[in-house]
Amino acid sequence: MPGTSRASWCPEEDRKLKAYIKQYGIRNWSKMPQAAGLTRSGKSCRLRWMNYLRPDIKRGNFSQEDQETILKWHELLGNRWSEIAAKLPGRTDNEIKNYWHAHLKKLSKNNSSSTTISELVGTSEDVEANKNDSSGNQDLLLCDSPKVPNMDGFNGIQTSPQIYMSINDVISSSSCTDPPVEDVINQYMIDQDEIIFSSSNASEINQSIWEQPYFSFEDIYMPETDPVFMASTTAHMYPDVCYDAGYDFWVD
DNA sequence: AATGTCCCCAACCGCCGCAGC
DNA sequence: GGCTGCGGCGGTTGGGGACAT
Repeated sequence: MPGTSRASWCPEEDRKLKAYIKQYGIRNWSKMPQAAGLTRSGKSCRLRWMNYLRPDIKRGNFSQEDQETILKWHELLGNRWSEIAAKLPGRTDNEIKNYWHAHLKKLSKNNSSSTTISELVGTSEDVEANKNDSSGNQDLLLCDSPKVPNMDGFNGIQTSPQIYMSINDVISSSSCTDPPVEDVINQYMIDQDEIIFSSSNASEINQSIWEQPYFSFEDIYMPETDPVFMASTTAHMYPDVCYDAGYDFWVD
């Protein structure tokens, strides 16, 4: 039944959603599916965008630092995943929630002792050793992410074949000129249709970006007027990303 | 090779807060 | 103040891959 399918999103649906958001921006999730030619609910479209298609999503495994951050903030905040996600740039609340239930919940239970979080999480060498543990105890595989096996030291950022382009190429036509951004970001790494960051210290870059003051999306990107939305409502865009009219890589 | 079980993750559901009328 | 619609959040679950038998 349209709008209620639990089936996974197919590449064509992703393409339609990305193309629509690229062209018109985000204004009204409930009307977007029809306008974009999708048979999903508005909530489903929003979730797909927020948790998967957003260009600043950091995919891949969690570093030891990430795990310690999650454990620390969960101890302070409880199951307020969105607030915990705010402490981990590029991570979604859904991803953190899943990771918590899959990997960290048991650690948290054990954390009632005087053992430090670092000791519970273990060193990277411990994790590697655990990967090779023939006992098959997957509870020990804290950093394992079999779907992204080649991390090449990028601390959780995918490193499959990429096209490199200068950050200036991406934001040159925008008014996103806050100096710290350009000072810190060396270049984007574009992996097919998603954009990720590259640097000798990727986490530092992401942190820097997310610490930038919010700026109006309309300052840097002027989506076309979608006939479905005749009313000139204020574009409600994701504020942390420098959008650019030349984001052709959003679309296959 | 076939089958069963476990586990992870993407997706959905229900609730709540907020804004507009 | 009440109603309605929307977006956001946390809890839950179905699908499918990995692994064991």
